[in-house]
Amino acid sequence: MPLRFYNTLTQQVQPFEPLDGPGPGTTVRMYTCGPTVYDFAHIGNFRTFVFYDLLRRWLRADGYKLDHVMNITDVDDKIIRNAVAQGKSLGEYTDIYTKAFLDDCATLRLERPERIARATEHIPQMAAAIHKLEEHGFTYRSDGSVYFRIGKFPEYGKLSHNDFSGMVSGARVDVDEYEKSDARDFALWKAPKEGEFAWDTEIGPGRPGWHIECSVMAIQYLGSTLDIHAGGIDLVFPHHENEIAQSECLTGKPFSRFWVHSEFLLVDGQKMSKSLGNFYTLRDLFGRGFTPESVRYLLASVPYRKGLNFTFDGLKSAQTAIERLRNFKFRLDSAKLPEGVNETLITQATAAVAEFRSAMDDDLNTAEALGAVFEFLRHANTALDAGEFHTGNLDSARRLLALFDSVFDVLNPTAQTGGLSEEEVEQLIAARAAAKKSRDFARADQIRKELTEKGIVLEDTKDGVRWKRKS
RNA sequence: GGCGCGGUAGCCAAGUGGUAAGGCAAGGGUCUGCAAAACCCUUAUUCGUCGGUUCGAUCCCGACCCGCGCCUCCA
Repeated sequence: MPLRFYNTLTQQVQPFEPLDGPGPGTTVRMYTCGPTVYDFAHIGNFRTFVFYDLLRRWLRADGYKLDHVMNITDVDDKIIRNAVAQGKSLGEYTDIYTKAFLDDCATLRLERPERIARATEHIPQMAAAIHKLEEHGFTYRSDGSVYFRIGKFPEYGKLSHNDFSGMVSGARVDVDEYEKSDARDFALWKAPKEGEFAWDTEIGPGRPGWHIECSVMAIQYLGSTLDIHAGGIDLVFPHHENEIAQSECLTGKPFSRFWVHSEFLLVDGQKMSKSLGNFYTLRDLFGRGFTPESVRYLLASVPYRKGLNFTFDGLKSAQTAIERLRNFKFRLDSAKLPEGVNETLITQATAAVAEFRSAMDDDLNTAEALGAVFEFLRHANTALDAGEFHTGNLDSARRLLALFDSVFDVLNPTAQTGGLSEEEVEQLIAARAAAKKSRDFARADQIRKELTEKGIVLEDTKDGVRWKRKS
């Protein structure tokens, strides 16, 4: 079965085929909605960003090349309000959170998109696009602001599968404190209010509405029709619906072939959001001693279209599962194996690789993919215990782990700063080994205790002493 | 009300018209100077409820109950 995704547009899982034809070798044009940098991102946000990362990695595993653009929204009402309140310029304010966001992404091992595009660096292009929409009669003005006239786009609602035809035109909702002639219309360009910051452009002074930046930057860098447009499920309406309206009126072409959306992360069964105040940032979790890998694993292990209920137990369980995988890798690297090959295990490893691939091809079913890995891990551990894992079984076992880690990327521990150096630890371990050999167990236990107190965990294995830093 | 997602063992979770993957936890065992760690084994006659279709349904159909999200800014 080929790679396939659930497409919000068609409400079906369908084979993925880019505009330029199926892979391998085809470049996939992908646009993902990034953060609004008015605060630290929380792990609910990162659920979606981890999803983008899985999408990237798996497209590449299937032989595709990538041209991936992600935006950073660095201008909106909240940003302006907060920047003014803190007496900072827009740039000074957003730089802080932009940098924090990019740092967090790196910590979570999220691959960097080919291009990260900031809204404020594309203001003239947005103005030009709005101007073009005005020329073609898709807009109207009100007090210097420009609105998109939804009535001009009959397909409006096709993504969110809402039927707007019954809505009464002219009903007024004054949510944005701007005058609209139809509740469904949305702002392309907002005129500055008294004393507000504004850009001077060919369509007059003001600032862009939220939706236009994505359309403009996506089309500028990726062309009129994207292969994949991704985002959190809450963006389906109105954000992505509006993007479609603007973009398709601008180019006359379908804006994206696939629309993929990640479900929410919940806390205590409720959406994690800043307005509810029930959110955690990565910094919060690291402060409680959790590792970046365990956060990454937890967010990746539940398939993206299923709501994920965040708990600390879940995080702990992720950490333990990672440890088990690392232990297995350690055994492969250190165990003394008999020569030869165990054909049964070769078959099992090959099957596990195939299962992993087919699970991921099936709309990124990470839970099923993990099942294949752990099942093989159990077979292999049993064989290792019985001395039936041979040197000839190493390659296939490592191939499976490599495939797993090319997606999950959790096997290598994040380097920790502080504490004993590796050399110091090795010296103490050697001293303990010597004490044990001369049956001075009191001394050996003393050294072990010292190490434990300094956060070093020792494991006596058949193949020598292994140590790791306690997380 | 409209649109959408989900209800599978203590928790997380996959899945198929033919009789329930996997992870964590728990219990048992192996190993070990002791310990820790590691590894192995065991754990759902049952898949929200009630009907229907079928030789047979957790998986198909209908009704209902419950949880969550979007419909206004939001990953």
